[in-house]
Amino acid sequence: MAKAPTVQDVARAAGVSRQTVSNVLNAPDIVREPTRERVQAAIVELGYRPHAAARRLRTRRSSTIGVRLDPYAGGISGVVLDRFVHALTERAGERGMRVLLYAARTPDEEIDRIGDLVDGGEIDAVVLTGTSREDTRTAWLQDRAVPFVAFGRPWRSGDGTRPAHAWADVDGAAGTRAATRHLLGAAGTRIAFLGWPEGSGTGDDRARGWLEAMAEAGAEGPRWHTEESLGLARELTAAALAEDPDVDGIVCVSDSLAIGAHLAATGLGRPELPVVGFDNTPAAEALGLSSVEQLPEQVAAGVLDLLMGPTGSAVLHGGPQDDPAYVLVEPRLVVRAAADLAR
Amino acid sequence: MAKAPTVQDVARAAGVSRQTVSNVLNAPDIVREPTRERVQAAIVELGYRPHAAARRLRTRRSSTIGVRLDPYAGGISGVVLDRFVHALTERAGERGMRVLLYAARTPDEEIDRIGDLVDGGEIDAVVLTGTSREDTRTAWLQDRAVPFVAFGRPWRSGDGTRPAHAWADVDGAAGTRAATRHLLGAAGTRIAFLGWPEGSGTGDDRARGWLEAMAEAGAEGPRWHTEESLGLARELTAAALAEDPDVDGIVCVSDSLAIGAHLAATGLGRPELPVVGFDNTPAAEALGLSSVEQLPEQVAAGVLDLLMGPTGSAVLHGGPQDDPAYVLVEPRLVVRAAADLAR
DNA sequence: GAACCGATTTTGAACGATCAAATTCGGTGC
DNA sequence: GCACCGAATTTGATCGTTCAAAATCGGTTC
Repeated sequence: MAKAPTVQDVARAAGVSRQTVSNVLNAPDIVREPTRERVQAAIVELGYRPHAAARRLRTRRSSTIGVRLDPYAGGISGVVLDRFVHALTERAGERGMRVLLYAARTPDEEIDRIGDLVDGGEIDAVVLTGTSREDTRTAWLQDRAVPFVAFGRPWRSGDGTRPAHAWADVDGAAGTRAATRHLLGAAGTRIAFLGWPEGSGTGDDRARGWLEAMAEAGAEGPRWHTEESLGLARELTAAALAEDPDVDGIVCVSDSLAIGAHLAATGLGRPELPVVGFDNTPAAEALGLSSVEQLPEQVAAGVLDLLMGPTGSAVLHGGPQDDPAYVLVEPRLVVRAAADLAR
Repeated sequence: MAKAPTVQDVARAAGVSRQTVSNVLNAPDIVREPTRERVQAAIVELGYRPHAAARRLRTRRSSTIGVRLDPYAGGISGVVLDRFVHALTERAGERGMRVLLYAARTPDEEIDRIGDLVDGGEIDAVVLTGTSREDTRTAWLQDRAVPFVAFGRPWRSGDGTRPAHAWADVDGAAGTRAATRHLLGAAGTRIAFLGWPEGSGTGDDRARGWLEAMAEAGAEGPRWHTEESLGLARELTAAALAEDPDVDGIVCVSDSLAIGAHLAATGLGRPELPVVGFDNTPAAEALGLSSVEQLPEQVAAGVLDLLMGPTGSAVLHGGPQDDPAYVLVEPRLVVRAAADLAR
C-alpha cells in the first residue's frame, strides 16, 4: 500500500502551493474558481484525505464530542438513551463532528475521564446524560470552561448562585397531559396517575401534566406512588383498584409501571382498562400498551444546535454556558389497543 | 486558563530532556529509578497530560476503535448490542483505547465512512456488527488491510476462496441446548421449537441446539417457523398448540417469539406452559419468562483479545486476519417462573 | 507610466509528540 | 592511565496541517 498522499502531493499535482489546497478545503470561497477546480480534481485523482491528527494539532480542535455511555441498568428502559446516542452520531456526522464514547461508574470518575479527554485534545465538548439535582459535573465543567450541553434539565434546588447551563430535554408534562386528555376523551373522567415517589425532577414533571389536564377538565382521580418496579406497581394497583373500582384509566410515569398496572387490571378481570405508559419501549409495544414516545432524535438535534449554533460546523467557542438556552421537545402519544392477555 | 504544559515544560521542571519524559511515559523500564521519580513528580506537579493529536501524528496510531451504531430497529431487541458497545468502551479504556462511533445506513455507506476514518488516521481498527452472509464489508476491509473483528460469525456460503476473518460470537446452539435440557428435565419430553424461517445463520444455529438436545435425550417435538413478530408467533402457536396439546414446553429463537407463544398459551388456559426465550430482554424479564442471556460483555472482551492480543496495548499490526482466530461465548440460561397473567 | 489597491497565492514557522542517531556517563579490563 | 562497553540520556529531524505574514497579480487612478 503506497503512502497516503498529503496536501503537498495534491499541491504538486495541481501546480499550486500547500496553503491553496488547504484553502480549497477550509475556505473555498477565497480561492478563484479555476484554481479551485484544478485542486479538487487533483484531490479526487490522488484520493487525498486530510490527516485528522495533523489538523487537530495545528488548530487545537478535535471536532469530537464526548458522550458517556451509561452502564446497562438492567431495568426496562435504556432505549431512549440508545436512540439519542444514535441520532447524535448521525447528526454530528452531517456537521463534520465525531462522537467518542467513554465509560465511568461514578460522577468523580466521569470528571477524571473528561479531564483526560479535554486536556489531551481528544474532545471539544461533552454531552452530559442523566443529570440530577446537585450535579457535581456541571459545576466542574463550567469552572473548566468546557463547552457542554445536558440531556436533561438542571433540576437544581435553585440557590441561584450559579448561572444555569444549556440543556435539551423532553417535555414530560406535555406527554402526560396529552395522555390524560386522550383518556379523558376516550375512557371517562376518573383517570388515575401512577407515579414515582415525589422528589425526582422527571417524575414530578410528569405528574404535573396529569394534574394540569385533570384540572383543566374539572376531573378528579387518585394518585398513587411507587418505586420503579413492575412487581410493586402490580401489587399497588391491584389493591388500589379493588378499593376504587370506578377508575376509568391510568396514566403512568413509565412503561414498567404501566405494565404492572395492566397486569393488575387483567388479573381483576378488566383487561380492557386503558393504561398509558411512558417511553414507548419495545415491551409496551409488544403488549400493545399506549405510551408516550420521547423522540430522542429531536433532542439530539437540539443538543447540536445548542453546541454549534443552528448552522455552525464547530463547537461555539464562548460555549453555550454564556447564553444558557434550552430546547424542550414535545413528545408524541402512541395510542394502541391493549392486547387481551386472556383471550 | 494558562496554556497546557508540554513535555518540554515537564522536562525543564525535572531537569531532563524531552525524550526522557517521553520515555518515562512510554518505556519506563529504560529510565533510571531516581530520574523516573523526578520526572513523575514534575508531571503531577504541572498536571501534564500528553496531547493525543501530537502523539498520533508522530506515531501514526490513533489508539481508537470504530464501531457502527445500528439504527434503532424498533423491534424488541437491540439491548444486546448496547451492552456490547458499553462493555467494549469500558474494556478498551482499560487498555488505553478509545471507541469512536459512526453512523451508516447501508453497507456501502459504511465502507465509505470507514475509509474516511482509517485514511484520516482517526481509527486503527473496526469492530463490525451484524454480519450477514455475503458481507461486502469484510472483503473490503481485508483488501485494505484494516484490522477488524466481527461480532458475529462469518456465515459465508463457504466457497473457501477467501481466508476467514477473526470473529467473536455467542454460541447460540449452546444456549438453546441448555434451554432444551432444562425443559426436558423440568417439564416433560415433548419440547417444541419456535424459530425463524430457515436460512438465517443465527436462527439455524439456535435450532441446532434444540435438535441436538432432543436427539441426545431420545425425545421428539414439533418445530415451527415464523418471522420475527410477536403477533405472528402468537397466532401460529395458538393454532399449533390447539392441534398438538401434548407439548410440554417451547424453546424459542427470540424473546419476541417467546412472548407471543406465552400469550398464546395463556389464551388457551395454559399460562404455566414453560416457554424459554433468547436474549433476556427487559420485556422477558418483565413478564417473568425464562430466557437465554447472551453475555455481550464477554464478547467484548473477546473482541479486544483478538484485536490486541491477550495483553497488548495496541492493535496488532499484522492484523487478526492473518490468524483467523475466534471466540465463542457460552450464554447463560436465566430461569424464571412465568408471571401468571390471569391471576 | 508610477503608485496604489484589493484579491489571490505563496512562504516560513509552529503545533507537541516520538523516532533514530549521537552523545555522555560509570565502570572494566589490561 | 587509556581504550572500550553497555546503559542512560540528549539532540536533531519529522509527522501533515494551518496560521500569520509576505509576495504576487490584475486592474485603476491620477
